[in-house]
Amino acid sequence: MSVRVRFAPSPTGRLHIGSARTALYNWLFAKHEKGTFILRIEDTDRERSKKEYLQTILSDLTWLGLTWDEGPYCQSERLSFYQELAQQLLNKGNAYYCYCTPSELALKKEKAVLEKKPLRYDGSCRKLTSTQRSIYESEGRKPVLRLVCPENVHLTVHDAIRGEINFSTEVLDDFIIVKSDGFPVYNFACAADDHDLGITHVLRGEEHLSNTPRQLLIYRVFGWVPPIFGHLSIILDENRKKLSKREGSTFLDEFRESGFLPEALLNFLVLLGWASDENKEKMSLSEIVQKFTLNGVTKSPAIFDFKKLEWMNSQYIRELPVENFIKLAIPFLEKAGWAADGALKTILLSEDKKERLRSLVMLYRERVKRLNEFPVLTRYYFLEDIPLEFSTLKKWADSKGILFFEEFLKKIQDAFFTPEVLERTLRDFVDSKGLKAGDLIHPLRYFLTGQEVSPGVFEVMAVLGKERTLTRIQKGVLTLNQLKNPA
RNA sequence: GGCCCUGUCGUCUAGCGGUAUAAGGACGCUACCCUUUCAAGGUAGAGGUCGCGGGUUCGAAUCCCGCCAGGGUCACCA
Repeated sequence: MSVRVRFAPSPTGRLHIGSARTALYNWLFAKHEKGTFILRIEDTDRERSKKEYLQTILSDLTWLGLTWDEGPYCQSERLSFYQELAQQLLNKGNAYYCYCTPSELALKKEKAVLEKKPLRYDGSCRKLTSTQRSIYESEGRKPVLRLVCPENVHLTVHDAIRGEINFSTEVLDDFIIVKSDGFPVYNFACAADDHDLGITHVLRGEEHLSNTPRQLLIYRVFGWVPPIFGHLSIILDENRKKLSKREGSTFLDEFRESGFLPEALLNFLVLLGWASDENKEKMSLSEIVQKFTLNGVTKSPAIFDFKKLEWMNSQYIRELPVENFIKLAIPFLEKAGWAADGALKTILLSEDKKERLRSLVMLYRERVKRLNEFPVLTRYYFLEDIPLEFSTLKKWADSKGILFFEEFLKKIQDAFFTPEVLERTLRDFVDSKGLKAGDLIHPLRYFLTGQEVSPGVFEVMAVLGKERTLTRIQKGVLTLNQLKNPA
């Protein structure tokens, strides 16, 4: 039988990084087994489900490249299917209407807590007479449907990752399967759909493990064969808590916006709870597909290591062909506001300027861990006006090198602007003056970039071009002189 | 609190009763080299009493039991 797996998010929020990993594992398993990856939308919560969220989830999955072979199936469009099943249970006496209101339930729960009894529904509506029911109906109460929970039944989950896990129905109660608004509850809809869609393997987060006996009960009353389950460990934050909103980036769109590449994110994510046979780490997606098996999936929870993600991302960034890098960087440059006046467009239109941009990219491709760092590091290239701070300039106010800049300027005026020529020129020059290269290089770097760290200055000069290099040096010297002799 | 899951360097992990340095790799960290700063690269290194305590065995991180710790879950949310 061919493998059929599903990813079943609920559109009550943006795509969480943990959900993305669940989607990835399902997708990988499907691809590895040459099976089918199905997308199902669990939108049975009418209050919280939002169309916008569905949109972001779909676009995030697409961005990641985790495309689905079937679906998306929306549970809200399958209401009659669940109703039909509910009716069957009603007819067989496996389910019953319950008229208890939420406040009544809350009261019962309070009492149970006080008496230190387990928090189980007491089953008071199980044996309702028809007259009692019509009284409730006339009061306008909308009933829910509850499943009759059998006494003392042993349920075992055959988990592909954790082995056999045993539960007893003792800990369960007559849980609700249809809400008063007629919508099915998660455990009911999920089991019904998994069966109906012919799902063979359910890979999901560990937080669903304790739901599984309830779903098993559904399979039982219908006489269905349950799928194979596999519960993935939870992703924890640095405090060993389930990764939460507070902990910085947790939603996929945030990773996208801060310049992570989907391939890098996927590669990092798969390592969070899975290792290949050879324990190899950096792998292409197709390589991962080829190696991915459920055997390699880990049971223990994993802490999200942002630093390692950044490292992984830097590995992928440096492999990016220059053209791709430019294409991917454009949105970040625009967002930084440095392409607002169409400057970027002119750069890309002019072959000469584009060539410069390519050189720039080559200088930064292996210095950048996230794409969004690129605009801030290269602002001196895209903007004409580079502010120079007095506090920084002060460092060179009394240095010897500063006295020779005018002369150095003349030297490079006629120089061919390549890194090699520029370096030769500068080194010859400092030798003749008895200076150290650094005496010129350090202030030079600051004049040109407004930063104290940058790629090699000679490369920077070349990429800026003669004109801009000369004016910035002049401006730097001028500003420094103002500092020394305030008017 | 009940039920359930998990427990190997700071982090992700390899390891599935026994071959060569008495636990290997990756990220991170430290030092040095390269060097005009940074990044990259190179070299070296620190970091683990395999949660703890009992067993079983000639032999245990690996099997069994107990304990402890962390996490998950107990909704007309999924």
